[in-house]
Amino acid sequence: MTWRAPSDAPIALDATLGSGQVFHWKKDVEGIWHGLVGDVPLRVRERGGRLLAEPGRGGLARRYFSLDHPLEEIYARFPVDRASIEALEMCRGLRMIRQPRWECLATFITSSMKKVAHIRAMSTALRLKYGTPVAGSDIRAYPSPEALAAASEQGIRECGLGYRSGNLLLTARRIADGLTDLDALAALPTPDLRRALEGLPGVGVKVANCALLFAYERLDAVPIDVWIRRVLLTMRNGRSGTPSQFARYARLRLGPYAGYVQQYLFHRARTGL
DNA sequence: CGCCAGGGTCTCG
DNA sequence: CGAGACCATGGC
Repeated sequence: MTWRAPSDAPIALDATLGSGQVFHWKKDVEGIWHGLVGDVPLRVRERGGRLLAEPGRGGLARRYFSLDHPLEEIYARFPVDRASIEALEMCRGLRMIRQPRWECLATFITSSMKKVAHIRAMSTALRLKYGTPVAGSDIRAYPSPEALAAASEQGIRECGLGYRSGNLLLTARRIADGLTDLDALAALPTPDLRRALEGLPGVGVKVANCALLFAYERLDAVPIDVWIRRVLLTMRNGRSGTPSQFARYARLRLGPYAGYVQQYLFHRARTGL
């Protein structure tokens, strides 16, 4: 099997798949990453700072890993404070992943007050219990809104979701019933899209920003979790404030690709130093 | 045992 | 709008 590079664009694959954007990819002993894009199995690896994909999957991989994003232009707009510079040096090549919209929104509804390892465990349990098998992969597809809408809250709770179970169920029902169309929302300008997302159960400011950044290509959206809040607190020399003040500070300070900067800062903060 | 985790919602000023 | 209480779970 000859693997091909779908693009000459550089990528840091381990950082990209290990930075808390997606929670279902696994790296084997040979360094090959196994995952799914929706219900399509994909295997990729990195060589010489470039992405290699299986034959016939180049286009899918190029889009999923956003190899079209202009990293050099993004880096030219990076802030020049100490934390951002160190994050860029540590994470150079990290790319935002273009995620399926429901899968992204649902996993971040389950993410509140949970560690990354727990989010992965809940995602795995939900896929096992409610997802459909995928030929050629040992990972099941993320359960559809319809599959979860047909489940019981207790059944979902048994996947370890705790109080998040009700919110996931309610939002799944709203989408399965056709009251909200996540794909149609993509046509909206960001402020309207944000409002629509925040109207869904379990979706507040932070989760909406995750969906905006990871599933709607709004690269200026900045999810502010406890890690990023600490980073911003240091940038502000310890000066605290309200959530809206931190959001405003991040928007002004992190620039036009604030979402990208945020992801680099998050990965640096979480993986040490 | 206490503490923390990619928070949201509701209530009360 | 802002602050506080409450909401489950699991690892350390």
